[in-house]
Amino acid sequence: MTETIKPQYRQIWQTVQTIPVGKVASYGQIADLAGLPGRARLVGKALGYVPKSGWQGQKVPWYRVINSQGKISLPFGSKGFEQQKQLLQNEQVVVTGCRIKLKNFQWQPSIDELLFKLQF
DNA sequence: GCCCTGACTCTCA
DNA sequence: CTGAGAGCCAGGG
Repeated sequence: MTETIKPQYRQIWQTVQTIPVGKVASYGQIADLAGLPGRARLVGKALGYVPKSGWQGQKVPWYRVINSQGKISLPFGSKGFEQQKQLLQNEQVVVTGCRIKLKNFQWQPSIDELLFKLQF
C-alpha cells in the first residue's frame, strides 16, 4: 500500500460520514467533532482529497459540508458547486442560489451522540 | 525558513 | 442579514 493518506484526513472523512441524510454541517463543526479544533480550512482541503470512488467501501458525503454562513463554499457556477447543490436537493435539502436554510437543515448532534463518541 | 494561498470563522458596522 | 477586515492552520514554492 503506497497510500500517503494523512491520519487527519481519515479522521475528517470518518466524521463527515456520520452526518445524517438530509442534514448539513459546517467545516468548523466537522473539525471540532473530528478532534481538530481550529482546522476548519483543513477540512475543506481534506474533502478535496476524498477518493472519487469513496473510502473504505463507503461514500463520503462531502456535499453535506458547507461553511458556517450556510452557503456552498465552491465557486458559484463551478461543476463541483452544481454537483453539491444537486446532491443536496436529492436529499430534500432546500438550496436557494448558493444558500441553505441552516435553521431547518443544520445538523445538531445530540448530547447522546457526543457521549457516544467519547466512549471510544 | 519565509511568503503566499485557501471548499474557513469570528467580529464589527 | 450582508459585507469588510483580521485571525488561524497547514501545505507548497
